[in-house]
Amino acid sequence: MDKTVAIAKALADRTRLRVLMALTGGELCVCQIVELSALAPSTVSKHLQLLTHAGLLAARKDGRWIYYRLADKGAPEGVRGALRWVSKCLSEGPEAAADRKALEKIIARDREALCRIQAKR
Amino acid sequence: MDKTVAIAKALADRTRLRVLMALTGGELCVCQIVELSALAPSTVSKHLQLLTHAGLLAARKDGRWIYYRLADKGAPEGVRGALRWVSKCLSEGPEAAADRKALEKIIARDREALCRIQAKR
DNA sequence: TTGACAATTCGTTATCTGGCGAATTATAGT
DNA sequence: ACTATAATTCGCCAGATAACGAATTGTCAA
Repeated sequence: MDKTVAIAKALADRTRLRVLMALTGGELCVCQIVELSALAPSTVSKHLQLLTHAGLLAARKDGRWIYYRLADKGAPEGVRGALRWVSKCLSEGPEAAADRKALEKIIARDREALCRIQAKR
Repeated sequence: MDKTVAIAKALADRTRLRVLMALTGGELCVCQIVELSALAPSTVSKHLQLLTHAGLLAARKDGRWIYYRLADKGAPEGVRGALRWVSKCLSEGPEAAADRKALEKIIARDREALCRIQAKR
């Protein structure tokens, strides 16, 4: 029950849902998620921690960069089901389409350039 | 997207998940839900409003009593999917079993007696 | 080893949320 | 009509949460 509540709480935020949808296209670096969300890095980090603790995300460290991805097949059924639900609900919506488009441009850019921009804020 | 966030927020609370699980056995009167949750009627009412506005519940009025039930087949897929997820996650757990047992006794009791008890608090 | 820098953690603030009791609304029975 | 009462709405309070900037951590490259 606690697990289920934690998952539901993790889903109960617009920003976090957007992050989950963004990650359906594959793993992303934190700075890319920061750029997409237009929030402070510290804020994004907190969201990512929350999603990770709920079991919805996994992280991979590559040097100074950390990549997040959706929980994979090995995850508990509750987690997988939640991710399926989110995907089903949001994949068709206009917001998801806009984010996909924005993400394309972000991915095309250099990660280092992204971080430099973010550091200036 | 707003709909999806509203649904997720509605699920992001222990009490509300318990209510949803309780209603998988069929409709219940408010006073029965109050008894199960052991919360103040006003608090329960707020939870029921929130769940209803998210589309997860429907209400039926019968005289002074109001019965709540889970959203039916006609509900949007997002709602149906959420209810399936909750059911799948919680139906096997010990908390759900305990609530089922408690509900049996509550349903066996007279509704009027329940309300009289609750009024005294 | 030192400097740069991606990301996280910490500390603070404003807002949201869950809880209660009191007041209100609506319905049944007298 | 009047009273009792099931449920909701209102007003309030305590605790949770989302946001930020500053300080910290850990890693790469001079």
